Amino acid sequence: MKPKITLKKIAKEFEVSISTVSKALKGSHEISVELKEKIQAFAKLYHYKPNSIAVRLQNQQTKVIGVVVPDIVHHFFSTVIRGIEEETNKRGYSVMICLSNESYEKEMMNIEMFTNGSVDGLIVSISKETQAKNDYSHFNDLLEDGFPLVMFDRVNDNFKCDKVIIDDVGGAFNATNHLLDIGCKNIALITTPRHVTVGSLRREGYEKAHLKRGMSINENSIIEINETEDLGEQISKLFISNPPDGIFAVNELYAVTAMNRAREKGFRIPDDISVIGFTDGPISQLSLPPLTTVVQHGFTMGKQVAELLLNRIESKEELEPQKIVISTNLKIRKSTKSI
Amino acid sequence: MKPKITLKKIAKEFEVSISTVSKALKGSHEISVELKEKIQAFAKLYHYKPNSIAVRLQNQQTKVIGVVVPDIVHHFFSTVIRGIEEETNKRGYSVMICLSNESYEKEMMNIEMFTNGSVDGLIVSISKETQAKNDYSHFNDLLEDGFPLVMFDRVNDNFKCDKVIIDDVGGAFNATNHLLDIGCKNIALITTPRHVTVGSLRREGYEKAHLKRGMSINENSIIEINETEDLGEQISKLFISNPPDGIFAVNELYAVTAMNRAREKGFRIPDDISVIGFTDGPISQLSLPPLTTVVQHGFTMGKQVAELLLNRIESKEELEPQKIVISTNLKIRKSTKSI
DNA sequence: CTGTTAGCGCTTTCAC
DNA sequence: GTGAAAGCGCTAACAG
Repeated sequence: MKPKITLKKIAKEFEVSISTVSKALKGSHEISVELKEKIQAFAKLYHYKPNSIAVRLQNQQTKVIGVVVPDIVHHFFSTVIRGIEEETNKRGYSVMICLSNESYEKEMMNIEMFTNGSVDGLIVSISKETQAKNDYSHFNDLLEDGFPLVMFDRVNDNFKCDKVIIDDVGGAFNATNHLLDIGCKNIALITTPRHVTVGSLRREGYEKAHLKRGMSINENSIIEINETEDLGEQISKLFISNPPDGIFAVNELYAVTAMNRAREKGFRIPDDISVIGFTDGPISQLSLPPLTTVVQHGFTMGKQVAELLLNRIESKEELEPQKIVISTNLKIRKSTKSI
Repeated sequence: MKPKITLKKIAKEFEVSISTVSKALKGSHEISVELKEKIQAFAKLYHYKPNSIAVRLQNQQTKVIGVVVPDIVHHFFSTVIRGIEEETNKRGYSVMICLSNESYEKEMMNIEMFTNGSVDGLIVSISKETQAKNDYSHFNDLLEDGFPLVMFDRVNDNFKCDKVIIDDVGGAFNATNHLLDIGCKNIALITTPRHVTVGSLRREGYEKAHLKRGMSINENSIIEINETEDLGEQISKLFISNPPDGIFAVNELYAVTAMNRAREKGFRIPDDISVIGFTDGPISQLSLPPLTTVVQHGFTMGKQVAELLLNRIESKEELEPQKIVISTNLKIRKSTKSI
């Protein structure tokens, strides 16, 4: 690669000082038109661009924000990131993304790396391993230093930092309620282990909807998916005895797998079993039948997250931490009976 | 946010020089044990971290690589990015991602931004708009300066830079060939407009497979999808007169939509029509029936891309541009008849 | 053992 | 009109 062209080199070329070149390139009126034109032409010819690292060192800000997410091959997260990108770009920032791969170790390293001055602020969604370990010590320094931080979706309530979450309880409540409305008597819940916060929140909504109608929860209708084992087989157990007439699954994958397994067992969707998922991804629309689902508005969420962070970064005073809840809505497709 | 702690401040605190502090924190044996311990304890207490911007300015490298992709809400691209992340992290680099959103303008701005010293090298997959305009002038400066650049998937053959591509022709050939093998006589192709390189390459493979058997191509069996119009309706036209007994679609979405539409028209999959898609995403496995598809190995691709780039960055000499072709394989599921 | 100095590329203030 | 100098935070060669 060719050595980069710098102000210094241009200055030497024209036998003027560095500051003259700097001013000339900025079009300053202090410099003679003639010299300005010559310098600008030369700079263009050699593709001069001010070294952003030097500029950043100068004004002590990077105009970059860091994002640490568990995964990117996941429709919800990539949608949120799109929202973050859009908003940050609009306000003159760039985005640096690191993946934790659901690993505590990688999450810690990513955060460590980001907070050495690489970025002006940080957006994090916590990894599953971190949630399982319940160890958040790697955030302590950030919090003590008042480093601009926004958490989204998978958050920890004990932190005083900005948070943006989906109304998981409400979404699950609405979904379950809808199943109840269309006449389901035995609604199964397919969810994650309890330590995954979104899973337990959605379970809460599911329970609430039952409670509100004075219905009790049948623990046998709830399956917690163990991700290390085969998904289909775990779900199949639902249909062995006392099969449900409604299923609420905490994500698309579980929902569609449940539909497919149910159909294998001879159940018709939605005639015998109505199914609702969470997260409106590509699978929902293309599944057979198209899946009724709780829409999460990831893009909106991303924009909100970015807005919160940038406001904090650019604010003079210390801001009080905020918590924003993004509400969901139920997108009714063909996997649920109509009333 | 609290002001960042610097060597200078620590130096003042202990009334020693900056370099003493620097050495102490590095554990240099030049410094007395006593002083080292005091300084290190102090630094830890105040969360001192060397400012990476200053370090980067110093050694003239950022240890960051930039990635410009059209989209991230797309299983293939996010898989590739995962591969890139994995490989670069392993070698001590971080990744900065920008989205072009399939826009020429944004692509140009992203590249412009990245080449101001923010990153040591660049990975790009070209946007659709750029391909349509066929204007690649925003890469000229990079190429002239010998800036480390690797293109993947959507590449331009006229550039002399490293490239990693999928064997689109071969994959499409195999897919079409398989349909022919199982007895299909009239194979429809659902593809993109010609300017999308991967689309036209896959068409080439489709044609090749026919030619090899001395079969001619029926232009009526080929539909080019116009993305601004309704997908389902465009595909439905296939089934009006002379319906196909095989379909090869250049992506998952087209394939699954075709299956769904075909079924609506009363065709059975795979008994009446066998269908093959391209890209092995989440949809393929969950569709009904599960889709036979050309597997792209995005993760492997990402690793290769990163490897190529890092080798170039770290190499002393000028390397000759390489072109790596990642071969595909056919994953046979239930959407195609068995022989 | 500790300090001085120069320099990375750039901006900005102040002299000339 | 042009240039000199300081400084952003850090490293490293060299001096004491």
